[in-house]
Amino acid sequence: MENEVKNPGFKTLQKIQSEVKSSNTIALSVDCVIFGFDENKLKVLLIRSDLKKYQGKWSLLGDLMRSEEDLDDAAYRILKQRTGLNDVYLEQVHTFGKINRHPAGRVITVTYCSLINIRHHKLNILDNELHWHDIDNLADLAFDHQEIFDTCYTRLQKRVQEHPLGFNLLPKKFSLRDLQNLYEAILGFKMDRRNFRKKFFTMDFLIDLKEIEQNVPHRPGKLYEFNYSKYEKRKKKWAGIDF
Amino acid sequence: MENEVKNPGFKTLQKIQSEVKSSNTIALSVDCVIFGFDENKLKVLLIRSDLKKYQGKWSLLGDLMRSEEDLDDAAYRILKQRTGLNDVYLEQVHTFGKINRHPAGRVITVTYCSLINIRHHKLNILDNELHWHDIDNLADLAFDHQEIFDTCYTRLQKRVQEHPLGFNLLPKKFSLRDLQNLYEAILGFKMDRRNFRKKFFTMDFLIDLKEIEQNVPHRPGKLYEFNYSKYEKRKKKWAGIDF
DNA sequence: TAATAATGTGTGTATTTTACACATTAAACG
DNA sequence: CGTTTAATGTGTAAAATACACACATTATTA
Repeated sequence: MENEVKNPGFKTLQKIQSEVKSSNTIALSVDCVIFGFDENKLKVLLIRSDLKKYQGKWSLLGDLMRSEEDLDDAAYRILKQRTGLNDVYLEQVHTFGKINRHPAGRVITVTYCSLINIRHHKLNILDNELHWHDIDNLADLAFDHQEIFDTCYTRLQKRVQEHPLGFNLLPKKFSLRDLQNLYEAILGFKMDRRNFRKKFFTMDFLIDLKEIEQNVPHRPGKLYEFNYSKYEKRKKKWAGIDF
Repeated sequence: MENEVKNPGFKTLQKIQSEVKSSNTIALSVDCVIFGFDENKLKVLLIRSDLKKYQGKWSLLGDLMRSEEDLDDAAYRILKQRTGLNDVYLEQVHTFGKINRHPAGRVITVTYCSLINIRHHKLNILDNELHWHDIDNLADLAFDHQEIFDTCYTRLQKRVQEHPLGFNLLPKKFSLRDLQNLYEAILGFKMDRRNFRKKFFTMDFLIDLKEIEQNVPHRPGKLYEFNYSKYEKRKKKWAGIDF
């Protein structure tokens, strides 16, 4: 199989089938939904399905787990194998386990998601198998990957409203317009510019750099930096996941 | 094994070990964290561990999954087998997969949780193996079950603040004091009585029954009923899980 | 130098949250 | 039978937050 040669770490359909059907057990996989932000658009990283039956379809980044690794470690390994990404925080979202969800046999998949700045991370792209898709323009995905995507996207939108994430997603220096574009892309609706600014100023996580944008075709905006130390202190008050 | 005889559906330690270690695969289990409310206290349903090594310790309700059932179905089956409960809504919470989390071998567990009124459900108690424990008084649990419990408890507290659940937990007719006791037991802190009432009245899910409590050693409170139809209509606005 | 298209700032209103005080009712008790 | 007790039931004001909206400012560009 061509994939086998190029990506020796990956399991092919045959491998999955033999592994799954030989015993009466259940195979476990991990799928990663990597959201990316670039040019004011929210995207998701997909890979061309290596299963013949799903030729031409796109899939999430996934592979079978190994029995000698922690579940979370498996997620990071698989992401790294598939994309070269290794400095990305992954959050577990949900486990999908319908009987016939995978054509190769009984495979239950634990899904993780993340959100990164596309330009900050170098992908290890093999033969254009990897591609950033606009999230509002997803062609049909393989298996139940649309459902998985939807679940992760909903989770992402919720997280964004609870935590002021989204700072690693912008360049170090950013304008408030940049920040608002980010939030609007993720949440999918427009917000009032004035109230948006007020909200973030009162949160007090922004450092005014006393600089302005360069080379914009209009009045340049002020540039800000994220105040990580203040955020870290405040964070403890928000119980739970820190994305 | 005595458990084998009494509960033929359950897997014993030996079974798990043989199943897990024979192949190089990973076994999958489901654990259920069933919260119960009774006498104004929040409790959790535990079972005596059937593993010798963990003798005397208490465990969550769990068992191995079967390969011919949906993941969600497995959760309901296992809950039913262990407790007799079959009309309980289960919500998936998290999947735990550290390598050494289970003494019998490589077992990854998908956890579900629920919240029920203890008096509304009849448990199928075998030899006192099942027991409702006060949540603030948990002795040491087997394996990583304390961590699992903590995760589910945090999730429950979050859900309670987002959705007006907790109505199936009270008798059909209840006083506002009953309702507040429920919320305080789950959230773990006291609330202002007047503001609590205001909050629920403006939510508009309560039907004033024009009745009062009987046999209370003080001024009786009014009794209310939950307005399910209004709740159902409103519910659509709250995306997601309905517990 | 005027038109354009952004940014930057402020104000008022409505809504929600929080804090807090007093009258009312039934039971318990002398 | 009246008084005490310990709850319930109700209202009001301040504070914080969300929402709607208007105008001056600054580079660009035409």
